[in-house]
Amino acid sequence: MKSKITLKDIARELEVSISTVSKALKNSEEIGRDTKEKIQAFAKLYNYKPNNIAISLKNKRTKNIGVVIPDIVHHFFTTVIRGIEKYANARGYNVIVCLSEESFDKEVINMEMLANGSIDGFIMSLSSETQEKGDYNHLKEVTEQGIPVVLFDRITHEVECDKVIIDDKLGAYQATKKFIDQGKKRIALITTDDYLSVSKARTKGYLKALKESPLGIDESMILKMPSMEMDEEAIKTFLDNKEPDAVLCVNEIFAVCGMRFAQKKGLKIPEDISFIGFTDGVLSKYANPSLTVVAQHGEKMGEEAAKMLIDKVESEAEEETYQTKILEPTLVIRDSIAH
Amino acid sequence: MKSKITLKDIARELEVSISTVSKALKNSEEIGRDTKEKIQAFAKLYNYKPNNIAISLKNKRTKNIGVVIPDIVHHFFTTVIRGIEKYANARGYNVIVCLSEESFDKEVINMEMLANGSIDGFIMSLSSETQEKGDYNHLKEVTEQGIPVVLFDRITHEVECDKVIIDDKLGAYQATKKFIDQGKKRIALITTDDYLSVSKARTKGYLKALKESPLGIDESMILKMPSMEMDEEAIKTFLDNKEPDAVLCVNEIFAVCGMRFAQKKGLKIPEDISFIGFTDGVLSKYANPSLTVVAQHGEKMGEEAAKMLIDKVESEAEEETYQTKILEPTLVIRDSIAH
DNA sequence: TATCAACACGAAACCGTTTTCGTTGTGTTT
DNA sequence: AAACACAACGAAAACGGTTTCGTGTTGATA
Repeated sequence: MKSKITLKDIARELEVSISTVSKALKNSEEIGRDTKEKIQAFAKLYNYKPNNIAISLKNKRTKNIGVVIPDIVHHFFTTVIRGIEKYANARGYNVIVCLSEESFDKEVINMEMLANGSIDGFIMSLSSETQEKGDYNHLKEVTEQGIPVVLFDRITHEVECDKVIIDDKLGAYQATKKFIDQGKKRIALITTDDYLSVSKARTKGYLKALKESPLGIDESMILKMPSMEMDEEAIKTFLDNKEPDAVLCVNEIFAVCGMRFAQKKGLKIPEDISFIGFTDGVLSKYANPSLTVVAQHGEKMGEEAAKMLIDKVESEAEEETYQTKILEPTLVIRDSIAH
Repeated sequence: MKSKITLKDIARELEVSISTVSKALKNSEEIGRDTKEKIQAFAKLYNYKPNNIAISLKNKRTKNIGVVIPDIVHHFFTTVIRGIEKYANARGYNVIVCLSEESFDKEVINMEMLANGSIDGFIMSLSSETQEKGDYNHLKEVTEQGIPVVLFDRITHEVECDKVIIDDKLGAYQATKKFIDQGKKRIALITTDDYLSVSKARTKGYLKALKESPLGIDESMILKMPSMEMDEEAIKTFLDNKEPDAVLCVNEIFAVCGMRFAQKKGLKIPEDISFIGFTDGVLSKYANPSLTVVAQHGEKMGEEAAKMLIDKVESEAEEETYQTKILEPTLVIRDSIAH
């Protein structure tokens, strides 16, 4: 077990000073040709690599970015992480992932853990508990310390920082409009409670499209699921009672469940009843019939967030100017609607 | 923007030495009551938190663990990460995630990035390219430096380190046996090329079960997909030609695709043709019919891996003793087989 | 020959901790 | 009064780098 070689080791071995070694390895003009070559050769031979921690301590940059998300076993978050990781890696950054598991306390603890020097900035999506609670002091504290934060998807406007979201309202609007244009009359919405910023926005888009149409709004056609957990019964009775001919769902799972019940009742998809979900995940792709969805472009979102964050981290200027990037969703047409 | 307060700041402000502050904050007996109280109060007031980087440099422990996996947009890996993260977090560790994207080079680069002080140990699953190539020098170098490594799922026996796998062979054996017991006669296997250690093991289990049965082995009932990418046509023609009455698939996607083609041909699942897949993901759960799978218990695997790693990291002893933990898979019975 | 610039290198501070090993001042013991 | 124990604190080294600012040597210049 040959443990890592340091500048000091090289200096001792070659009988020069530490500073000379340091400079030689950075190819400084200050050091003579012979000495440089000797040192560089030696360093290569012993596979010298500078210690990241020491460098971090010196220039107060870790080249790590902290990602705090509610859950990782969700296709959307997963794609976002991938986008972040790819982009960050290309710029020499590592990604530290922390899971809040939809818990406010865990979110706070995770941020505190990372905020003491471990990372240069945060990318995060709020836990449902945080959004419900409306307490964003942990975010404010961090930004006040000068640590940049980029919020994505589940955001709040109460914190001044960069944000990147998709236009959820527009996505829902377009999907609903699609139904209307196809002549659907009883268009339902299956969503979660309003505390999730995204569900709220999607509901708005749904309502807007209906309001603009001759159909108008029927609040009873909206099913609000109390939690993120699946409650199959609720969906079943809702479909039985309301008999919609088109259903917009705020995620894949609601949609796939809905389709299953519809099929069990003998309804034909998309003729008798059409479905559109959110999130372009595996479920939509391999569902039977395959599910039309509003794609959120998670990977793109991750890239954008990472870009915004790293740009801010690396800009010396302390501009107090923040932007919100709004990505356009796109409708991915599959067999759960007519086409 | 009040930037972080340091020991030095407190010392200056309270006109004591840095060492006194440090000791006072650790409640050292060395420091007098009054002084301690004064310092602790001041620290709390200004929300002092020690700088992680400095501490890492001092005691050569980062409390970070590096996770290098081929892909994150796969349910199995995702659950493993969750298991790792939960366990590691509970023990005060953070998780740095790097994606190799099935590329040997990326795997090497990622490991080098992290091996220079950023982490205390690695948890990883090999990229397909690495397994194909059979080059494990990057792993050996790291272990020789004294950095502990835990391999999971996609492992190699050429590197001496802790490992945690599920008994893939057993899983496939049990699944195949299930088919045999149910009176299936034409049992097919859809797998990937053998370079993936897991596919190899699963194929072995499948073959073993058949060999032990009166049915015997028919190599032509095995479809080897050349890559991880879906090739729907290959599956379709395979099913058309071989007309199996039971299909074991090494992942969810192959199985769901298979089921779809079978249904299109008018076959009834599970009566005419049964399916079993690997990986207990969303796809299996919400497929129609829901898919029976060999569950790999990714989260458990992640926990085990994290436990093994952290135990090793925190044990002073330089025991050169490594263990391989083998988790038992379980068959999750759903509607794609008779029951 | 005295002066000076350029060259090549080293000393030391610094980043923020921890920790060892003094060094005081006080009170107790004989 | 001398010796000593002990409590309370500080100085400084160490972790592994980077960087500023010398400093000694050389050769060229006046």
